Amino acid sequence: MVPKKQYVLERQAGHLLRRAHQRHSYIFQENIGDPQLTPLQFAALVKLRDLGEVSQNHLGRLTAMDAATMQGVIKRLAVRGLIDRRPDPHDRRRLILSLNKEGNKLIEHLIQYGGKITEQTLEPLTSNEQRIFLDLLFKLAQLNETERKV
Amino acid sequence: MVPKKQYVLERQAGHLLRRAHQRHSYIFQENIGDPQLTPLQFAALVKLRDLGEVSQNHLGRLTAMDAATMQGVIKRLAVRGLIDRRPDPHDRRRLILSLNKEGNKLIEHLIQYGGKITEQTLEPLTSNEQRIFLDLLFKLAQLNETERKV
DNA sequence: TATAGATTATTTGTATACAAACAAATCGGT
DNA sequence: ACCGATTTGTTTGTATACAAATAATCTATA
Repeated sequence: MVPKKQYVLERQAGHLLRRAHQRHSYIFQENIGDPQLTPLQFAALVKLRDLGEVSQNHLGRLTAMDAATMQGVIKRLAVRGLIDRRPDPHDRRRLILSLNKEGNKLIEHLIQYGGKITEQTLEPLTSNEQRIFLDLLFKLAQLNETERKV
Repeated sequence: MVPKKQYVLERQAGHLLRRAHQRHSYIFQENIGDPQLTPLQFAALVKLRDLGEVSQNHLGRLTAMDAATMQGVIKRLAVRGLIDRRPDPHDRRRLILSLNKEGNKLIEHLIQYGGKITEQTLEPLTSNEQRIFLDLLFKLAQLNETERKV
């Protein structure tokens, strides 16, 4: 007798990636300490803190957001008064983004929770498993040109 | 000299999970063979194929979708004429879902690509690494009650 | 240098994701 | 049998995600 069910949803990489990401989002929301701040907004603030000034599209590539998504994320950060936007004098297509005083203060305060969120996300694994997992996950997060023409 | 940048976005579990999931979504879309069908719609069809008849909420739990998301996914599958919806005579709150002839034909045809999508998603890893990765990812996809009160 | 092609930012439209609030129905304990 | 608590499905509102189209600008090259 041949069982019909060879494709088990609960064992598929995509389904598990989605659920693990859901769990992480929940942990993020519970621990970031600012109910308004989302993971993407946090990522954008972190990168701006690292780099000082970046164009909107460039920041999008660094944080893995497409232009349309970036549009919304940046708009909300600007409305909240956390970042400044000014046109690039050398390239009038570009919008140069940077943290203002408020944004800088906020991210300096919240960045401590970032590490804790990663810790708690990986908590079900031993420290050795965590190292292995991040290693393998890192490989799966890279998109090569053969499969994605960008 | 103490470097300021201890929190590296590219090493955080959440960021990598998000990017790996993005890459998977792209692979899904390129290989599922039906440009209209999304990963969630596919997951719902697979589960209905496995189980025959399920209530909407129950299917949501099986596929890790909350009630509001499920609402939209099921509506679109019904509009496309792939599933039937009928009230449960024993519990008038419930909506019983099932594949109709169209939906059954479609999923029987497309399910072969599901396995290929998982294969291609994991392709950057050796088969041994794939086994380890799925194992660890499975652990991270489980949400326990202490962190999520559901 | 003229212009075809590429890049940047924006807008629109569809599809998740999920919190919150709601009505209808069911369940559990007294 | 009653009634408070729970469950199911729906709706609304905000925030990703991304394709596709567009306007403005810049780049490369013939």
